[in-house]
Amino acid sequence: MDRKRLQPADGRPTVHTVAALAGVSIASASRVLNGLGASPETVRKVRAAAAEVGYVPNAIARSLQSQRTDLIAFAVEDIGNPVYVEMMRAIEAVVAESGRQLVVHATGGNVASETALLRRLAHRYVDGMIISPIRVTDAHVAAISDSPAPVVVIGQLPDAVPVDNVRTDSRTGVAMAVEHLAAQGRKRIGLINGPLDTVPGAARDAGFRAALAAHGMTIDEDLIEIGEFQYAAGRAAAERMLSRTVPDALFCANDLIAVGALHALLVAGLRVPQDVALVGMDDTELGRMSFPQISSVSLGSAARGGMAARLLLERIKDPALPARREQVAPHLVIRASSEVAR
Amino acid sequence: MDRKRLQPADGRPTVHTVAALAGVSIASASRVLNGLGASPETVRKVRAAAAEVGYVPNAIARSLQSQRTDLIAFAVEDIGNPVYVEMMRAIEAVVAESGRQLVVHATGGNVASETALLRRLAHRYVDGMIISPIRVTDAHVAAISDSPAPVVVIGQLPDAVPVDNVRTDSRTGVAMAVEHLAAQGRKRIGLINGPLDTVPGAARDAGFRAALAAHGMTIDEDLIEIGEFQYAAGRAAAERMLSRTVPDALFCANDLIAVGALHALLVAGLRVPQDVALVGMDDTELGRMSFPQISSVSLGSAARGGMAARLLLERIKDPALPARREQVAPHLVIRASSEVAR
DNA sequence: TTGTATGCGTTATCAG
DNA sequence: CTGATAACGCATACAA
Repeated sequence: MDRKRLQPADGRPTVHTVAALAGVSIASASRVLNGLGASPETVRKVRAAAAEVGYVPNAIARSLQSQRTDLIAFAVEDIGNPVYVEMMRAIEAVVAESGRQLVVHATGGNVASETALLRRLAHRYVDGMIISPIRVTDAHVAAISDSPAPVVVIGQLPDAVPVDNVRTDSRTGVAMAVEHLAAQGRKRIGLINGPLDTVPGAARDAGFRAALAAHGMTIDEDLIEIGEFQYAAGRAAAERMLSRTVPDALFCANDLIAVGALHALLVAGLRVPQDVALVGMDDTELGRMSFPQISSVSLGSAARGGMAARLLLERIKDPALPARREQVAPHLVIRASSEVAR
Repeated sequence: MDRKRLQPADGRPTVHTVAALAGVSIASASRVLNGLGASPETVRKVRAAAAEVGYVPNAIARSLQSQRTDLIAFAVEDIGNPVYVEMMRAIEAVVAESGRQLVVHATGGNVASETALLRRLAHRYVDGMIISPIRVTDAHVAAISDSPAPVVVIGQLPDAVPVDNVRTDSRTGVAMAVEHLAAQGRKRIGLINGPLDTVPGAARDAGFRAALAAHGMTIDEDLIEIGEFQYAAGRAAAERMLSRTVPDALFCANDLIAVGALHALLVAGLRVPQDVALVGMDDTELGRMSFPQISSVSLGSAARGGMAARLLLERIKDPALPARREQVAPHLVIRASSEVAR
């Protein structure tokens, strides 16, 4: 009569094992194990039995029953970009506080991988997901909208998409950088950007041109370079620009690019900031680890991460909530790379 | 008589929904959905029904049945350390190749968090875990040994512990760095290390002292500093050393420390490598992003990560395998920070 | 080929 | 307070 086997195939104890050993029903065993009411004697017996066999609850089975996993996912394309590390830390803090665990998925930035992840999300493996896509394709929007589990997007999203969303205003951020450089008397301000078909790339390009115009400067296409949002690409882009012309200031679309550009400038024998002032974006630890330390426009990555996590937890608690749209204001952090000491 | 409800509480379709709509049994539906044999007509009907209701299998339920999740975990203390990023990329490649997914857990480096994670592992949420603990306490060893799911450790582990393990020989690595610096004619070689109660910290300390002795140099405690394995700590440690004495070469226990030390050296007006040659450890992209680029002892992080992932997959396939112990040899990568151009 | 019935390990319901 | 039993959603042995 061992319809309920006491020892499963892999030999690990289950509630049945514990209940049998304690001489009670599985219901009683389960109650004790979950800290619900039971007579002192029952509690004692079950506790002892559980300890004896080293019982550990099976989270899969529990999840099947409770319809939740207490797992939150953060999907990020490039785990090597320190800006995501900062977001992750902020998210982790909020998630851990709620008694859940954070799992990080590296997508490598390709759309297929990201949509596969969203599908996985549909499989109910996590209770919700925070995603910060660099490109937003129709496939993304469709996958996110259709997702049966809550998704919060960090970054720009078409207004019509009814999804919780935390954004910043990078155009204003770019304007701050240009304003600062112009105030330092810089006249020939260059831009090293990421791909224009990405959301941040497009925003920075537009912001840069608008900011220059606002200061009565004309756009010199020789002072604009485009590459990837990476160190090596930033360095190569700066080298290309320097082979044509030398700016007196450089705004880079993120800190990785800025560090690459710094390298190119120093190799070229230029002094930073005396010859060329440099400003990056994202205000990551990478910029603080450079020499000279790099001025950078903070887009509040930690704040956005924490906010996204809170939005997600709220939505998990109440799925009926209307889609919310939060905004984090940028601010400029001035360091040695853009300000000549007097 | 809807004992098997066609529409679960949350409205998402299940096999029952699909089967009912297709007019077949749930067994047939399940078979078609899993690509097993069925008559063309059945296949057609089930496929159509599944598409119509947008059926997505519930991975939790599937896992409860199959006793596996196809998830692999990588536990790491400091996601901000680029050496772990490199490991992660290598692990991810192998894991994805096997059709599984990688999840990353940030432990913050504290023992409680790591053992909690191992407990979670016991809960069967992932099929296996790769962990690279910086400190190895008895609690770790116990938790790892007791783990019912496969664990592979990247890093040193007591020989007696029967756990798959990928290690490197950092003592030899340190010796390579010292050898290189000595060959450059450096006489006063300093060490900036991490905590001595960590596995890597202890190994580097021992290796450094042995290497110096091997070159007939005496140990000058003024030339040894200890901090955390972090940028800020490395910078502070270097400043402390410089306030006492100036070495003509500096070996740093990892690249984060090395970059911090570089900062301190440059601020002090010292030239690298002319005045002070600098060598780091781990050979991360951080060292390549510095100016000058930092020479570094590679401990084969990518190789170790990939190897660990393969070991884990093999063990999942065959749990009866004896514990294996793989070794990756270190090698020195010389860059501008330690070699004066002629 | 197809359907019925059972189990995966847990929690929850509902009598007793 | 306790125990039998039904879900949770899926896969599969076995019978038809």
